[in-house]
Amino acid sequence: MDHHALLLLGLLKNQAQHGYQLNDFIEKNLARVTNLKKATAYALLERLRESGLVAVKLEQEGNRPPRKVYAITKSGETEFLELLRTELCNAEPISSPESTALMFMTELEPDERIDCLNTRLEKLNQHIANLENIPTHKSAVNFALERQMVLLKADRDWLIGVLERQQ
Amino acid sequence: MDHHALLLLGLLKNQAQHGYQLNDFIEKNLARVTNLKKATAYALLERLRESGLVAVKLEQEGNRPPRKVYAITKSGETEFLELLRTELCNAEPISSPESTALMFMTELEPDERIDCLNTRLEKLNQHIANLENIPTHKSAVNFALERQMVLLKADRDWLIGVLERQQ
DNA sequence: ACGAGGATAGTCAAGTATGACTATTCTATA
DNA sequence: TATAGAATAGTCATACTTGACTATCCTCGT
Repeated sequence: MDHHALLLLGLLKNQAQHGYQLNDFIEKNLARVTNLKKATAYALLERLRESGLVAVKLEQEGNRPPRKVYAITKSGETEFLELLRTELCNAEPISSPESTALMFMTELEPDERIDCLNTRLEKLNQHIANLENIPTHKSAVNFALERQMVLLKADRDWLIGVLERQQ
Repeated sequence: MDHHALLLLGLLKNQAQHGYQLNDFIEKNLARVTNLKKATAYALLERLRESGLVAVKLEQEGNRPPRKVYAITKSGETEFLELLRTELCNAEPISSPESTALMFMTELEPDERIDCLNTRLEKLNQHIANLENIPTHKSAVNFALERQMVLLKADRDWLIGVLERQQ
C-alpha cells in the first residue's frame, strides 16, 4: 500500500491534479510499472485526504460536473520523502504470482506443459516488445521501465532454458 | 488470488493436511516464492471449502484440541489443473512495488540517493545469499526457486549499473 | 513437580483492492 | 441535427489480506 501512496504523492508533488487525470496518466504511462487501479487510487486518495497528506478542492470547468482537484500538502511532502527513502532502501524478493504455477508444472504431461510454457514465452516476448515501444520518458520513470525490462528479459532467458531442458 | 488457491490445492493434492501443517510448510520452504500469509491461507481454505474444492474433516490426536484436516476433492483436482494451465501460460509484467520508488529517486539529493541504493543492494545480496543456502528441493519447487534467483540476480546486476551511473 | 517458553491451531477486526456500475458531457458523422 | 460512442469523473458492494490476538498442549531444565 505504501508504494501506492508513494506513487500518488509523487505524482501530485509534481502537479496538483484531479482523479481522472491521475488515473489516466497512470493507465497510459505507468501501467507497466505499477498495478494501481482506478478504484484503488480513488479510495487511497480519500484516505490520504483523511490523513491530511493531500488537500481537495472542488473545481468547475464550463458545464462539466465539478471535479475534485487533489494537491499535496506540506505534511504530504514530508511523508513522501519518508516513504521514498524507506521504499528506495528496500529490496523485497520478487514474489510474483507466476512462480506458483512453476512449482507444479510437472503435474502436467510433458506435451501440455511445453505448450503452456511456450504460450508463456510468447506473452513474455509480447510484453518486452510493448515495453521497447514506449518512448523513453524524460523523468526517472525510465529507471523503473529499465528495471522492468531487465527483469522481463531475465525471465525470458530463463524460461527459454527451462524449455530446452524439457526435452 | 488464483495463485494462492493454486498453491493450496497443489499442496493438498500431494497430501491432505491440516492448516498448521500447510502454513508451516509454506513458511519454512516457500516463503521465498510466495507471499501467502497464515491468516490468508485459513481464510482461503474456508472459501475453498465453501466452493467444494476441499473437504474438511475434524481429527483428534491424543489430548490435543481437534484440528481441521483439509483434503482436496475431485472437483478440487479439476480446478487445480485448470488453474495450473492458465497460470502456467500466463506472463504478467513483473510489477513489483519496489519499482515505484525508483521513479522518484531523483527527488533525493545524490548522496542520500546513493546511500539508499547501496542499502538496497545490500539487502538484495542478502536475499540472494539466503536463497543460495536453501537446499535444493526434490520437487518442481526448484523451478520457482531458480526463477527467483535469476530475477534477483538480474535485479542486482542492474542496480549495480545504476549505482555506477550515479557518479 | 512445575513454570517458562515453544509448538500447535487457529480467529477476528480492520485495512485494502477492484470489477462492475452509474451518470454526465462532448464530438464526429450520417 | 439527432445520436452513437468516446471522454470525463467517479462510486460501491464485495472480496481479499493481514497484524495482532487467543488459547491449549507439550517438553525440558531446575
